[in-house]
Amino acid sequence: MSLRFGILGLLKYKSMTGYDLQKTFNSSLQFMWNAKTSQIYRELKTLESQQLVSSSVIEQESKFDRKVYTITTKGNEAFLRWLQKFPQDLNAPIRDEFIMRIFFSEFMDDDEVSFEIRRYQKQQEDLLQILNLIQNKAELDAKENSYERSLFYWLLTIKRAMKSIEAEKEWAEESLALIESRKG
Amino acid sequence: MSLRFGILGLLKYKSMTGYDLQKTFNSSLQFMWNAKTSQIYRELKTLESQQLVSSSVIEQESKFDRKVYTITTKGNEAFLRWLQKFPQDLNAPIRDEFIMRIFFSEFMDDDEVSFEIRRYQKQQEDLLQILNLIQNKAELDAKENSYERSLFYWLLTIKRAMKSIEAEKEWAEESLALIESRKG
DNA sequence: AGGATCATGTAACCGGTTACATGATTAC
DNA sequence: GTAATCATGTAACCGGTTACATGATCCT
Repeated sequence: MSLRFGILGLLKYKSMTGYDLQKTFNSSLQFMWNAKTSQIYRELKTLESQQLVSSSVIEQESKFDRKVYTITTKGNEAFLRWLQKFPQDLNAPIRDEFIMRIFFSEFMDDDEVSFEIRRYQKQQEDLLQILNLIQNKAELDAKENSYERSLFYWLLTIKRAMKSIEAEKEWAEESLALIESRKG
Repeated sequence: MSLRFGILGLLKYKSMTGYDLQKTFNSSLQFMWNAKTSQIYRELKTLESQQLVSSSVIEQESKFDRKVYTITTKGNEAFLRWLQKFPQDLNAPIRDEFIMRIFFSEFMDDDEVSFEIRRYQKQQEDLLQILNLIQNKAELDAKENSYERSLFYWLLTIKRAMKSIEAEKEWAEESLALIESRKG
């Protein structure tokens, strides 16, 4: 139910093709929402049928056509109505396969568990690096296009992702130590 | 795809009814996986048709019947096969409506944003309290039923949830301060 | 020449959510 | 008496995933 509003929100900044939308999702909203290409195209079709977005085909010489989506007045209203009504329960539902596997790890060898936790730790470090790049890019982007006001909140969401990844890394480190010390 | 293995894993500890399974989910796996009652009953039916679990109706005098599910040998094998093959990518897909709304908060009044972040902070504190209760209960439970080995990993998963909630709380505190300081 | 990326989709499936339905038992 | 909890489900819908399909353009 929120994907549609993610799309509408991004289109408020700039009109885009489905392809661009997915790219933007992956470089800004990826730490809050995941979306597959197929889902975006389907959602755009629905949004257009409800007149929340409109599309126009842009012809380009030497390149093939692009179908650019623009948010409509009606779409803008729907977006703002959604934004101003936060749900009562603000906690995101969790579905984390990795931690469920850790929960059941008594049925595995400790060494294998350690191996997987180390792998997890590594992946978190990689994510941190990506987040750093995104943060730098966000700051540049905002200065160039004078998005100063939106930058503030964008940086808040990036900081949240970073903090949470730092916590995961710490947990991994401590858990590895605990597993090690339990051996003796 | 992981719900089925969550069910199988829990049934390894104890045979249960669908109702009990949901209760157990809510007091142990709730910070890793969410499941609705209807989904559990549907999944149990599927699991039974594949002979991964079996059911027997227990008649009770003065009470009505209970349909108790037990994991089969085949189910046990399937569970262990799943457990020993961790996916390459260990990151859980994120779908967090709250933080997406924060991302778009430039279109809201700062005071409203602060209000929602405070509400979020409060909800995180409530979760921490619940986690503390769960942790205490887990420790008691494990001692009574000699689950010592599974307790170790259970506590690891609880600690991870706590750490991540602490990080959220910190983020909320810092964000509120930033929003406040930006006013001047 | 060949691989990466741009670009736009469709179809089928599967898993999760919402709403509905029913009724017994227990604790206050 | 009545509200909460125990207990078991069904049906319809919706959103997300996987796999397929196609072809142009850009970079090396």
